[in-house]
Amino acid sequence: MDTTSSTHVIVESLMRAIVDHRLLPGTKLAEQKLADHFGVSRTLVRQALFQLSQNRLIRMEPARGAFVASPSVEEAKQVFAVRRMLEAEMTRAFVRQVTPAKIKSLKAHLAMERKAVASPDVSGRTEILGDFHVRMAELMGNQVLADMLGDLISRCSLITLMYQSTLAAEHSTDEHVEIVNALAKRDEALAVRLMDEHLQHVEATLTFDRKIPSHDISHALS
Amino acid sequence: MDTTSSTHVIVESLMRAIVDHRLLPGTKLAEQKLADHFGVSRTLVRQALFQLSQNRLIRMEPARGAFVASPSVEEAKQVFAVRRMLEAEMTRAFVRQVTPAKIKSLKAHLAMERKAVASPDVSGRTEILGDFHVRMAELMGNQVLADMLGDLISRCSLITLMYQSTLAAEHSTDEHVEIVNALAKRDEALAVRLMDEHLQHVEATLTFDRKIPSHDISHALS
DNA sequence: GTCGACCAAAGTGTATACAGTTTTGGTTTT
DNA sequence: AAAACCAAAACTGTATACACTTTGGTCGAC
Repeated sequence: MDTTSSTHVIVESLMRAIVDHRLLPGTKLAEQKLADHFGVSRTLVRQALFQLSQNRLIRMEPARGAFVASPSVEEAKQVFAVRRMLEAEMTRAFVRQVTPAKIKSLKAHLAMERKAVASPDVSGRTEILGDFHVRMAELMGNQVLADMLGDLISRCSLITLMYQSTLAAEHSTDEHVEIVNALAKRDEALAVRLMDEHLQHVEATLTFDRKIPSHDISHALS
Repeated sequence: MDTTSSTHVIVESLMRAIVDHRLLPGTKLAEQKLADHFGVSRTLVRQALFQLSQNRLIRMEPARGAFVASPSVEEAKQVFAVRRMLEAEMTRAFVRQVTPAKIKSLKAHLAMERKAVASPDVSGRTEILGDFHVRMAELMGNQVLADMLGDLISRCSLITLMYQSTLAAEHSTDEHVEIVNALAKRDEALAVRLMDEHLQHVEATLTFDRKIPSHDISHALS
């Protein structure tokens, strides 16, 4: 991926703004305003919006424009169900091919998590916590799996930011620690169970009962 | 999804052409030629190509253009590994919530498969065989899962069409029948094992040793 | 005869123009 | 006062224009 391309810059910028909920679900993303903001033509903005719509971070309505997605409770549950399926088997497979180096790499990540959880940067924290799961996929050497989990997790981010009660991040890290311990002991059944419970806990912290106001584009992108 | 939009028509047309291997891996997809063929401007063609590149059916090289993807053996194995993970758990979950109506629906699909396998339409057959797995996901009421499997399977189609030895389709249907029987008996362990073996068989029929010529666009799109 | 420089043809990347649609705000009508 | 209507503004969808890059081939130097 060409990380210097203008389109990619716009995608990243909007994605961060959405996942950090500086742009709230339902906010309209008018092409010309974004074009002005980024100093490019509508062409590039349209490409970026198109890409984001395929990631389900925004939805596009014909002739009406693009809006930050508002995942339904139903969709949130489906996304978590898929994650549980995928990650249960991933954990199983991980135990079978675990090495000391991989455990070390995961423990390094846990150290980062501890730092992130201690800091006040909410969106950075959410990102790091999600990366734990992507890191596992990468350590298995399966980039397809890692990409797919990355997609699911970015959808989860939007969902958790819509619905998550603000506590519970420390809890996640604690559970990650337990999972890594089980992996290190090569206790397949335990690791799988812990992972499944972990994802159920994350899902359970969602409240599913708020409603959210819309927002101004220029201000949100600072 | 707006199935009447011009872009979507182009995406569908190219996707079929690629999955049916009328457009072979490596073929260059020049924007102006496609625009002329479909009678639209390059704008819409570019949108379609972008979308296909996100599905990994084509790859885009900066300033060089779009080419039909040539999935590597490595990538093929990763895609199948993810499918095995996802579908193992999906099968497990399916057994737990199976109903006579769902079994009936799957059996109806098997009837279609028998017809398709008997016919000489290779690409239609491949599509129907893949749909068996998507149908299972849909019957579980999880659209996210169904979409994700659909994506994986379209990538598999490209891979199998690159690498698959031509027999083995009847074998797939037979295995689908066995899987449905296990589901009907609610034999979780058996169903999961059969599904896993089935996917391993499909993967095993890939030969991984051919090379393939390129082709002319206009002719391939007939 | 081969290698490298140069030039034209083709192709991609981005901006702009224009047509058709939706939204908005005020005016009229009930 | 509320609802219906209509015109202007704003916006999206598509086509076109233009600059820059790659490609393929020719010509000249060695």
